[in-house]
Amino acid sequence: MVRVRIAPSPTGAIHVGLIRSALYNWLFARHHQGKFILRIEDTDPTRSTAESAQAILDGFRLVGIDWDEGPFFQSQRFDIYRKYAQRLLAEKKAYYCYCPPEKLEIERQIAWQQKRIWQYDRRCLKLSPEEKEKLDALNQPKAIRFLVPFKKVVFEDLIHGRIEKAPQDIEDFIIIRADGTPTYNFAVVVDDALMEITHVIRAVEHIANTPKQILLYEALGFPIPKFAHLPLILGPDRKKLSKRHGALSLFEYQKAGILPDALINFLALLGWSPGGDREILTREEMIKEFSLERVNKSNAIFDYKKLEWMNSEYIKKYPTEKLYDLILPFLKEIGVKEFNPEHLLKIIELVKVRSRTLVEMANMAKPFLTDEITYDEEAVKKYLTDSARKYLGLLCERFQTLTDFSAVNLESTLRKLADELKIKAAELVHPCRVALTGKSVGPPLFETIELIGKEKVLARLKSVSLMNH
RNA sequence: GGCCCCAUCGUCUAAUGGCUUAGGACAUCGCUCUUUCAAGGCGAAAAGACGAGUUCGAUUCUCGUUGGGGCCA
Repeated sequence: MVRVRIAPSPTGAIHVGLIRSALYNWLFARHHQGKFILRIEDTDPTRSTAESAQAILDGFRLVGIDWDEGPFFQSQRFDIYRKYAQRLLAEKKAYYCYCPPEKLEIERQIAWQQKRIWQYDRRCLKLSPEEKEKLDALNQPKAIRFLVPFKKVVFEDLIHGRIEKAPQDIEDFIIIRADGTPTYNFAVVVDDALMEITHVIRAVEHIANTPKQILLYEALGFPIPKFAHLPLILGPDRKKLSKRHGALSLFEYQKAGILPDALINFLALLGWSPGGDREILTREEMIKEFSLERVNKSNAIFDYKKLEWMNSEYIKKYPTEKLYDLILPFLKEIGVKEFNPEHLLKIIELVKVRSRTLVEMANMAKPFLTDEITYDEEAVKKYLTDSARKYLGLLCERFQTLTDFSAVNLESTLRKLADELKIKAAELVHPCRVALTGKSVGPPLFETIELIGKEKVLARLKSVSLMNH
């Protein structure tokens, strides 16, 4: 039985890297009919917040990643870590270290500057019982350090293949800090073992920690899971994706009008591919096709343009009724308060094919729903010339006489006027669009006019034709 | 500083020891449809970091260099 997990730290916004890791674990679990476990790694009380933990749960729900067990909180499991640390202490596989971390850090810095190798020299292991008693009497803070056995560590990474670590490259590392909190490497091993995780699928930055963890599994007598290390997601500057790159939290994508389905599809393909030319995949297809063997080794740059394209594909594919529900918050955001549901459905139908995001869609729908038009300066300059405004005045008069305000009728009326004025239809069409929507681009004009409605159309044409430069 | 990981078009990627003029997608550019367009259709340009070796043959296997990334309470 496959058991995998995602173990985020609740220390800030939900990074797309986290979503991607969660997604791959989830796909792997679903593919193998295994269990997907959620564990919150909140061992650092100064940086972890309950809000952030809640945001992670909400975020996973938003993108449709569901978990079978948990959430478990590491902060509630400190006793468990201490118990296992005590066991290692009792078995002489670990020892107390009284060295102040700041002091060791300085030593390390100096060694680096002098280009010397620095490793902890086990000075506290050599302490006599009397010396320890003395330090304890002084209430000297003490951490617990793992006594690293001198042996080569080898493991078979499911993505990277065989990885080896020479014994001299692993120093005795801390497992419990002086304040009693466990370090990442220790807590993760105890938890993964106790939760019977079979496959540890996580970002490649943990590959260097894995040999240490394997040593801990062995020291604790736990079975060793399989490991798979995922490539990183980088920003456009090839640096690890971070806050500097602008939008990166899940909720920012949500605000930008990116659909969760599109984000998931995009992220699935960032580091994995089903083979062949397929790009748009349903979750069922992803689950069916997913395998760690097909995950890439190399880091991938996050391409927002491609995400937008994929989003537009999903918008086109979505039924209009579904988009109706999705666009409401975005309309509210830009001040559209009331509308007729039937009317809005028609507008969405017209506008969805050219919307890359829900934000774009809402903005494109706005001129249909309110009288608040934001005129694009360049479009006005280019199309609303003196002569064009004169023509629009004439067009307004013609439209006024129409009883059947339908696209077909509007088109023939406009063309007829163009003929009479001996100008190209385009010379009316472009100015008309700008007058009605404020933009030079948009859906087909005559449908647009019809859906904006006679009253609004006449008012806008009139006001533009009377406008002074 | 030590150790580890990675390397195909600008970006995401596919296939492969010869079948390959290295395939697709995004972005870019051109043409086309259209009243316009960020939509549709057609098309163009665009890649295996570098240097050795193994081999009849290497983008594919090995080593090195370079570059990038990561870890070290």
